Amino acid sequence: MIRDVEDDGLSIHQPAKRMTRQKRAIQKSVLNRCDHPTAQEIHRDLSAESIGLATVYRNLSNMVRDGTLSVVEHEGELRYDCNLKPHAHATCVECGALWDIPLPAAIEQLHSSSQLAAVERVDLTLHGRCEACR
Amino acid sequence: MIRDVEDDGLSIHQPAKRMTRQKRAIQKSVLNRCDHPTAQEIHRDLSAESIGLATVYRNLSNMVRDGTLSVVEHEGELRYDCNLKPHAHATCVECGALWDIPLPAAIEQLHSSSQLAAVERVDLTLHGRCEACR
DNA sequence: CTCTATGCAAAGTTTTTGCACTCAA
DNA sequence: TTGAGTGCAAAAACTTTGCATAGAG
Repeated sequence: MIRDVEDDGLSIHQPAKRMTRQKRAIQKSVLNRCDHPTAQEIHRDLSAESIGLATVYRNLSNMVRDGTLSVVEHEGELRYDCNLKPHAHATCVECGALWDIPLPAAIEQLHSSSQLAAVERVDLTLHGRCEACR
Repeated sequence: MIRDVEDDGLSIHQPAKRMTRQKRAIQKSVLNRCDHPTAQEIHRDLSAESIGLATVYRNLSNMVRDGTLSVVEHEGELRYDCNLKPHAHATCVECGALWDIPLPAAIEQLHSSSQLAAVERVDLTLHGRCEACR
């Protein structure tokens, strides 16, 4: 069955959404973490709930598609980030830690030299050694 | 057999390097392209030379380790880039094209708020739609 | 002649997908 | 009741690795 999305007037149609035990647990887990977990880490975190790994992957992908969650590509893995505001990342090359840092307005200057018609997203990661590892 | 690296006085030891037909072909191929090929694309490019895929992966990794080549992680793939100077990237979300753009000095401002003891590398990619795809 | 580099195939990782079944609405 | 969501296992996609052998120095 296809129906209108309830909270907008546009003619965008999509399948109705159902809330499940699994979806609730995954959302709660990922939205409560301030680190940048992978799908596998979320799955491990929920090991007591017996949820299939594919279900975790599917739900996280859906959240990204719906704009509820953002993703970062880091060392060949997809890491999820509940910070939806524009921001940059910093990572320690020694211990692998990854955290959010502010994204300066100076980035706007780049847009003109990018040869892109419009910039939709900025991915910025600083690599170095953190204080603890130095 | 272990010997000193010839052009430095430090006590860094490493295996002697040998030049091979395969290595020569791979280096020539990757250093002559201004796009950002994957290992598989380089391998395809050299299909006439009958070089094993693992050899291509190994040689490209070695070049990165030796500082002869740089890598970018893009959409879950490793893409090689013969531009060794600091620079940023722009990519089209429609056609997937990826190209180099200048990295402004303004990025330096970020270092202070990064919580890193020292910034070794900056990864910056702008995502948008290119002129051709708009 | 020695030992690095290669070829091939197998294995490893992360993520996606097909299909029958479950259960939310 | 019904089809969106799930579980499981297989597949896919990219990269690495083990081991016997070729060939550069």
